[in-house]
Amino acid sequence: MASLYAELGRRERQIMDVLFRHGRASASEVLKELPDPPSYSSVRSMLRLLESKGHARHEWDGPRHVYLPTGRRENVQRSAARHVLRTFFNNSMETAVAAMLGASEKPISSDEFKRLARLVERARRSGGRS
Amino acid sequence: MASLYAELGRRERQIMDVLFRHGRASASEVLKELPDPPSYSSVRSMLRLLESKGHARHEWDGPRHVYLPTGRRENVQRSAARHVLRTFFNNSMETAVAAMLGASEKPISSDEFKRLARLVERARRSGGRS
DNA sequence: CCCGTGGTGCTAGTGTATCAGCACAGTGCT
DNA sequence: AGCACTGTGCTGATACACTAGCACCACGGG
Repeated sequence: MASLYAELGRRERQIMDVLFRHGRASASEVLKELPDPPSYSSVRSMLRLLESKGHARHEWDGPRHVYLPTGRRENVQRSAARHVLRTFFNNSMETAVAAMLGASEKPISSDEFKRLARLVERARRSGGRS
Repeated sequence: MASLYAELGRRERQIMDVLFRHGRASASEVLKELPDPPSYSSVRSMLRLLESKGHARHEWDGPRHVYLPTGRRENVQRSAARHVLRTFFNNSMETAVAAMLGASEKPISSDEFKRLARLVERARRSGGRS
């Protein structure tokens, strides 16, 4: 459960990424977003494999399957954050946030900044816990 | 060059993670940190493979090899941040930071908080760029 | 009705990431 | 010198991630 990702292969991980981004996605939707795209059939196989491993589940959307990640979103986010923080930023929130500021695709709205500042402030007061 | 990680296999990625965490590491150091550890020999093979693919390079530390990631640290950090932000946090800095606050291993020092707040403030003033 | 489209389950093949063995080199110690 | 230890370079085997094909089903339109 720890890292979730450590045990996945290349394609498996790419697919899980798409699932997380979308929340829920059908096989063809997943295919559209895959780099170096394989065959439609392969994608379905992978999805079924991921399901059998317990990383995804599927529901019915009308006539077709839509797949969803199994992990609770909040847990996955925390686990991902922790991993990145440890691996690339030496557990330094500061450098991590700096990198994110530089990596964000769109300029950040002033509204977002406000909430961000408030968030940090609130965390500071409560002594290091969110 | 984009994601760097998308094209790596499971073990390859695990090893690269260790390299990034440590900055530089010998084969045996890498081995120590691998989950479900393989043989020493395998690790060396993987390292050489990664080198041939251009993801790592090696130097001599006295009698032995030490491996280093090739990518410029700053670029890798940004790329990782961007990926996580997109995949798990829907490009929302706010939720990302919140998750990091909750995921940090040690409580954050008040000093760190100060620098964090200042960082955000500075970014806000300069209009969304670090 | 009959066909084209787009879905599913299953099964088998393939490539390559992953693994481990073997032979040799350098160093330190007794 | 001879041995133990810890490295390296290479090479072959294996497992499993990954791929693709086939057969069937449901639907809608001409």
